[in-house]
Amino acid sequence: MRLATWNVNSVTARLPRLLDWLGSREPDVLCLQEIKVGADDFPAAAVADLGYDVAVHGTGRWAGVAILSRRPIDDLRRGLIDEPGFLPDGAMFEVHEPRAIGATCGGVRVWSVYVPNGREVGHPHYEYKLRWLAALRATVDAERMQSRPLVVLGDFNIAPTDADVWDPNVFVGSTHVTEPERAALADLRDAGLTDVLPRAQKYDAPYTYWDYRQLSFPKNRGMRIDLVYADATLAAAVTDAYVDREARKGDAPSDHAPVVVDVDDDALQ
DNA sequence: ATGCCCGTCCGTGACGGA
Repeated sequence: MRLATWNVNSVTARLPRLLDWLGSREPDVLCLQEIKVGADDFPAAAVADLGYDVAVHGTGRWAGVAILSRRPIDDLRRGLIDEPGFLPDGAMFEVHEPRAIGATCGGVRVWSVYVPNGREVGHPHYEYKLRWLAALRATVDAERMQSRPLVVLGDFNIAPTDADVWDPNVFVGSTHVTEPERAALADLRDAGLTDVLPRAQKYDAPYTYWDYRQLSFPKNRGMRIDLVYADATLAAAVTDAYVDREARKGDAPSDHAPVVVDVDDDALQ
């Protein structure tokens, strides 16, 4: 079974590349983030032509997550358990953003997550990020009681260690590398999940994101923020994991590359 | 070469992204 996660930065803008990628890599399950469309505008027919069923949690302009699966999708859940909302500047009510969707695909419990960015340390969005991560931990705890194997894939917007950013000095005082954010990842590992580390390819560090600006990709000024957190059953069944850097090349790429994880089905039984 | 931000919106700049 091949699992993958990809922040596509608009499924509309990325559709030709997405379809090419599905055709060539043929994942069984693909978690998408930042689809930036509502469910009605998701190109479900186009991916159905390639054999994929789709579950969408999206509201339009911002964020949005989805799961594409060639295996049957069951027990769909949109949003986390006790999910916090965010109060935008000047708004009167909290907004529940579409950032998490869970489904059982061919017997594997899969979550596609897009963790809030945080913007700046101390910003309300940063506090929201930490609350959201606590709700993710609680959701994982609740689901592990009844569903395994279980795996959370997505854009976590956290670099787990200093080795996961191209220059730690550049990120001092920034979001994505702070102790509370990394502690939230440690919490997920305490909950029984393992960070499935992609193997190194061209470079030692398997980055998944490179800014569009300033030749970041050719210079490999990247970050590893797209993660695969697997429970013990699934982690033990992993036969390969890598970042598909090819998908970051050429015309009109996302600023993120997909992470691909191959799993031995027999080891899941 | 992988090449010097991109995507969205009743929108032509502001905002979010990380």
